[in-house]
Amino acid sequence: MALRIYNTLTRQTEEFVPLEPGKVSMYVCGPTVYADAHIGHAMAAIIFDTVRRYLTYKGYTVKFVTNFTDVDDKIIRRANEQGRDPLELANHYAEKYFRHLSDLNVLPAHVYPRVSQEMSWITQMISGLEKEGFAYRLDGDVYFRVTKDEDYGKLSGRKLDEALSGTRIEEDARKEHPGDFALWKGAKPGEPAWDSPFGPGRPGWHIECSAMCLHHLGEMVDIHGGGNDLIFPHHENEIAQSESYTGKTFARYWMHNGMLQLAGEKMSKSLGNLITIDDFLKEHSADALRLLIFTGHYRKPVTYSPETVESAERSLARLRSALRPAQGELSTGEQAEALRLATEEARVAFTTAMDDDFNTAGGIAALFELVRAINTARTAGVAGPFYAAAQQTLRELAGILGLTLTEPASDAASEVAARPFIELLVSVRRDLRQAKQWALADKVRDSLRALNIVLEDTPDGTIWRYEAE
RNA sequence: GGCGACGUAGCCAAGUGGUAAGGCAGAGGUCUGCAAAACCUCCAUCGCCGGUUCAAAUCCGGCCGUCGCCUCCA
Repeated sequence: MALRIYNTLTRQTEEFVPLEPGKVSMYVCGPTVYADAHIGHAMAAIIFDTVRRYLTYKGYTVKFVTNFTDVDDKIIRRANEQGRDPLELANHYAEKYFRHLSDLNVLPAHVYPRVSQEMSWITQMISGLEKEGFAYRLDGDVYFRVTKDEDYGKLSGRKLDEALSGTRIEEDARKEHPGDFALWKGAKPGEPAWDSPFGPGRPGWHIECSAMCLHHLGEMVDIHGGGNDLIFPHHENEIAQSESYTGKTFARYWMHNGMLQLAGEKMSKSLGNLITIDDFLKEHSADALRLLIFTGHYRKPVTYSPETVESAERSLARLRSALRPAQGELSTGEQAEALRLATEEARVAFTTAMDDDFNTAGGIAALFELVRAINTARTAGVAGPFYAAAQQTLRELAGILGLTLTEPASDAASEVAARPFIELLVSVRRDLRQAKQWALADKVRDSLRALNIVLEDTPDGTIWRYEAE
């Protein structure tokens, strides 16, 4: 079954054919590191992580590159406000972001280039563009000449003359065309600067990704991704620079994720309506965020609210329910056969959905069908290889979505310390139940429930877990 | 003003021509000492109007509404 991907460039869903059979190069625009990352950043990271995981599942060897923007106006401003060195500040938040990625179960990229370490590639590219007439100097700056690029606007669907009217761009009369954008910004006092053939300064925003892509993945990449708020101007300008420089198609498939919506609005730094990754992970698991995101489609906005998060948490508990140990001893027979079939069907349904432009919602539906089949089989006493295989398939497919399906870690020191006492109470309650002291037994259970500890009596004894109300 | 997306049950959400996946919540039931969990059953005609078609949530037109980009942004 062939994978199909929606390509922003052509505005259609196309069969995925990589440049080189069996290999995929992927570049995803990373964050500007000047503040704590929020769950919108997490969403982008999670989505492209799963794109990468699914491509790997399909048998491709994926090279995945994502950058940090560590030279930028906002970083410089923030650093000046705090009396810090801009690169030190950027490094601080980049390191923090690495921890977030790990917490969110995002697989590490093969390369994490940073602007500050790619200067020679950037200046080399600007020089090349200037030589071919795609760039011009202006008072220490260098600008890209959009009128020289005949298909400028092809990604975002804008035309140069239309782009002029009604925009909020502050027109810089010095520029040849209002759409011209900075490739290099001449140094100003108090700003970090690097030497270049155009004088001291720093790169414009867009050139970095073009240069890093070129450096680490070559002149053409299979997939270039990012949030849909980057389509214009960032990705449009990347295309302009890269294709003017190399004369080749920059990226074959442009993928853009939708925005996380908080109270009906895009979550963003400038709106100030953000929930940081730290904040989220204090209350919820990474699995919950992933499930919340993948319940919808990656290109559409995702509704984030206390209700949708809670719904995701409960759905997760249901997925985990299928991973409980077998209870019987039936390894063959009608029930075991039914489970074997359901396992096969779940895999087919999952991959069919994912092949259709990463229809994760459909994939998750397949997971729930498998959960039901496993739980039914367990109740019927099925055990053995088919039971294990069904659970393993569930783990594997959920793993493509980056779901761990592990119980929320309760590694807080206080909770760890409480364990022996909880075990003791559970043990005492078992004795009470054997003595049919129901009132007392129920009092223990209810009291523990009030402390966020849930008890369940099963045929194999009582199990307990932490579960916030 | 320009470009674009979306509007499916109480909530989230898939489906893009043949009479509506899945999850959460809710109702009833099985199981249980009682619960919990699990399992079974029930719960929508798809924003509004008009058109095309044997047949539309799915195509076309209009309207209403929400959102994104056009400025830094995942």
